Amino acid sequence: MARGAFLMTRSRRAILEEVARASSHPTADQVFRAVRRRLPSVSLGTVYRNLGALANRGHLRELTEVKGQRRFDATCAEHCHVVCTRCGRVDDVRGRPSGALLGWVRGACDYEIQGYRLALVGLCPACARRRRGAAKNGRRRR
Amino acid sequence: MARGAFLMTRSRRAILEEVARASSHPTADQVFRAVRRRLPSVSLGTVYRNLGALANRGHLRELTEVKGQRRFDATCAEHCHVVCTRCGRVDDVRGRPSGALLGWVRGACDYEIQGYRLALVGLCPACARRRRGAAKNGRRRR
DNA sequence: TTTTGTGCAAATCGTTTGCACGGAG
DNA sequence: CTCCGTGCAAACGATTTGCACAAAA
Repeated sequence: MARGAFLMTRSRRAILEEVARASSHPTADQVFRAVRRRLPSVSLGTVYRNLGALANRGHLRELTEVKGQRRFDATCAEHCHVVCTRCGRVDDVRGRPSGALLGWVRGACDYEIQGYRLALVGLCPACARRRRGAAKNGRRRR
Repeated sequence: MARGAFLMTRSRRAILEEVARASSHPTADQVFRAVRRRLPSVSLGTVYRNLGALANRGHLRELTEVKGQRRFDATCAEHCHVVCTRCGRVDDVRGRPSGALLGWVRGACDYEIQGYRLALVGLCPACARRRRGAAKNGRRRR
């Protein structure tokens, strides 16, 4: 899998820290901008390469639940995410579904099952509030 | 939401039929190639536009579980998918997880929950076989 | 020295869009 | 005449890659 040496360089450390510091799970570009504030010489290519490298060494997790842009998560332990359908925000969910789910998953089809991905979808508190406000102000669409 | 007329043109019908005929859930490009065999003048742009239009009129479903390329599904009824981690194949799963899952999902976080997306991941029968074969032939990697 | 990491710019890939035309109502 | 759908090619946004150089082992 992972071969050769793997130096924890300055940029790698910065990338790791910025992913961890970020409130929602940052895109590659957001990480790039954050890292740049500290190490102005770092290039976008390096950020992409290192996000990838850190992810497959297990220092980082890459989100699978959102399309369009890659997003990263400093929390590597098993957990699932909730995605806001309006603004795209992603948050961690504490706790897990009942173990029965895994049982069902294993027998559900003819694949050699390795696991499952569960994502919750809904409106984040901010968007829910915003939508309620808009509804009161005359049922505006969108 | 959807406004104006919506003619079921020749290309739209062909797109719909080709998505339905496809074995695994096709990408836009696969649909394009299939449609082209019947209507050689259809352009890629038209295929994209119509896949999108058909999807938000409810004639088609767009997969959310795979990154990189948009993929489509002619089966609009609720069901979940299983994704092969090796070849990217996606198949439908018959049956559903226990209703208890939905209960857990609703209370799992502070979002206004609208639902969940569950995808199974594993090796499709063909890849599983291939991997077992490779293991016997001297534990080749990849 | 040999490897590993990096900046930079160009290349790639999937997808979207602007524009002008064609055809149905 | 007015929409709607279409072909075509250009534009786009995110990501990847080739290359030459720097830094670490």
